[in-house]
Amino acid sequence: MSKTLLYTWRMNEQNHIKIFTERDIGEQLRELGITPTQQRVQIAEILFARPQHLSADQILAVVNSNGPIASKATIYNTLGLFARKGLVREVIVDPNKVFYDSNTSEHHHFYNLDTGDLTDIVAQDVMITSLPELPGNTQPAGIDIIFRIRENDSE
Amino acid sequence: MSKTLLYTWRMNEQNHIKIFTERDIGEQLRELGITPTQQRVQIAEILFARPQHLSADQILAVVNSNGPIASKATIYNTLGLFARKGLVREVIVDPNKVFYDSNTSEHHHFYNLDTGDLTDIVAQDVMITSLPELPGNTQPAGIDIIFRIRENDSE
DNA sequence: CAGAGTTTTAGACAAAGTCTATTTGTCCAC
DNA sequence: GTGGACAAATAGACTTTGTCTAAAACTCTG
Repeated sequence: MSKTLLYTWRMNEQNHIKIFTERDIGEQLRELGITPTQQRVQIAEILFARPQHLSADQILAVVNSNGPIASKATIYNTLGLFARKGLVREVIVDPNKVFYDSNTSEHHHFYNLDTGDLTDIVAQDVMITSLPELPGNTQPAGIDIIFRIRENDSE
Repeated sequence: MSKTLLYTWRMNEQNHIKIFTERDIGEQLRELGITPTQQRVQIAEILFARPQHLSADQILAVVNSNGPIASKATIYNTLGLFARKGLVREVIVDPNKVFYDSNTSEHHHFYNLDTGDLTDIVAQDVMITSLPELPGNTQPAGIDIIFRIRENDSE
């Protein structure tokens, strides 16, 4: 089974983004077993334009900015589907909304508590050298590392 | 009003809990600049009975299990206050509710996606040997490391 | 191009959390 | 103790994020 993504990015040491692969969205969706409807392609186009963190709300607004294309239910259905298929990663940092990260390569996040900004940290910048033992009868499903930060008080 | 105690814990290398300090709740709250009202003391008693992760909802249910003592608004106000004062730690792992962790010593979490269970990992079991540079004009406010796990499929 | 299965839709619904105006409680001076 | 100023609690309306439902619209295959 093909596991290639619509776009795959990589960040270099300067934290710059490199486009790694680029292919037809509809074709790619189909390879993942996702019927490429108009709504799904549009949502994918928005998400995969660049590596970014968007909430369902923001995607809904963008996708319908030039006339109604997708309903709220479709946005949620599609994001859930993309997440299950590994196209996007759900980032849970804000107590009242989920962000969908179009960068699925291994990385972590800064979350600015004052501004709400979510920014990437390349995985290489965080070295975990010791891992805890998993509770009995469980398997790993992912690690989230969130560095919560605040604006400096000016002095 | 009963003289109940506020506990502080520490975990050793075997992941065992040690009671660290034990003092009158009202007195302790007052030292933190928190007026010890009946509601706040009751909520503190529930939270600090042992190290645990409770949602606002659960606390509301427990606190009012023997007659109405605190309203929903008070629960949220109090938990927010306790969090700002450093008495509890907000744990954001579940997209639709915040957990309040009565263990504020440095540690991380397993989050079982299948059962919703949240369990502690002693800080010593996770060694971070490389830290990213903070974005300009920000200061650290905490690190959350969440190991998402799943139940093994029986085979 | 017909029929079956999928997807989308509007809008009702649910749950977590916030807000507001009013009442109640706390604390300090006397 | 009592009065009064301020702090905290309350019920319930409200907001926001997300889910559900039943009907309509699509997509695909033969």
